[in-house]
Amino acid sequence: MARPSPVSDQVKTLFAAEGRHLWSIDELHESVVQALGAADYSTVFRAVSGLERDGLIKRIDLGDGKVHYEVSDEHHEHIRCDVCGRVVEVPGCVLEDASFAVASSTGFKVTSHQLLFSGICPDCESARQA
Amino acid sequence: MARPSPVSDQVKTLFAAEGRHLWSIDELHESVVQALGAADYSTVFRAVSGLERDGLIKRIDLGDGKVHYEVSDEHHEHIRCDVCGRVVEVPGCVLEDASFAVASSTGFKVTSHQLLFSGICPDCESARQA
DNA sequence: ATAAATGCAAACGCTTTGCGAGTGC
DNA sequence: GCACTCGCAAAGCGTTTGCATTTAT
Repeated sequence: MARPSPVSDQVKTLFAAEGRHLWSIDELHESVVQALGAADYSTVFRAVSGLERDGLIKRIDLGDGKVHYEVSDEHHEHIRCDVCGRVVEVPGCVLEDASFAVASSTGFKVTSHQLLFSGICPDCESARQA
Repeated sequence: MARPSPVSDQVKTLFAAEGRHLWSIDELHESVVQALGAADYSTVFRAVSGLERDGLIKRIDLGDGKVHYEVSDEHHEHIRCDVCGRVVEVPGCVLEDASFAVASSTGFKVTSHQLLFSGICPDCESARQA
C-alpha cells in the first residue's frame, strides 16, 4: 500500500469535483491550501505531474502563459472571454469532419486538436454597453 | 524620419519573406544574427513587440512554452507533428460555421479562435514504419 | 540637442528539480 | 529499514524591462 498523501489526494478530489473543470497549478495550490491549511506549490506540482503522466488529466494551453489542466475523460473545446478571461467549456466536438479535411489537405495523420475560441462573454458584453 | 534600424528592418524582412510564416523570437533572433552579424535578443524582442502592437503580426501559441508570431494578414490554422514538432499551415478556415454554433451554445460573442491540430507528419509516419 | 535604436545585464513569472527531513509500512 | 510524501530552496527557461551608449537627424 501507498502512504497517505493528503495533498495529492486533495488534488484528485478537486479534479473530481463538479463545478469546475479547468485548473492552473496556482489555483489548485490555492484550493489545496484552503482545504488542508498548508501545502507546498511543488507538492501540488508533483501531484499534477503524476496525474498527467498517468493520463488522468491533460494539459490545456490557454495562451496566457500558464499551464492549465483538466480531466481527460472527454474531449471538448473552450471559449475564453477577451475581457475578463473567463473560460467556458464548449459542449460537443465541432471538429470531427474538420479533422478529416485537414488530414487530406496536409497529409498529416491527425491525432488530436486543441481549439480555443475567444469572444466576449454575456456579462462583459452587457457591462460594456453600460 | 526615424533613425535607421537594421535589426527592426531585418525582422520585418523576415516576416515578409516567403517560405516561412511562423517564427519564435529565438528563431528570429538567430536569423537576424545570421543576416547582420550581430543583434541582441532584446532588440529583436522589441521589434517584435512593436509589430505586434501595431497589429502587423500576431501571437500564436503552439503550446510548447514559447511565443510564436506570424503575419496577421490572413487567418488560418496550424497542424503540428507530435513527433518532430514541425508546424504546417492548414489552408482555409474550417471554422466559420462552428463559430456560429459556439456563439449560440455559449452566449459568447465569438471574436476569434485559435486552433491547433496535432498529428504525425508524413515524414515521421514513414520513418516510424521503418 | 534631441530622439530613436541598440546592447548589456538584470528582473520577472512560472515551471521544474535537488535534497534532506519526516513518516507510514 | 525502505520507500514514499512533503517542504524548502534554488535552478531553469523564456519573456520583459531599466539603463546607459551610440548615432542619425
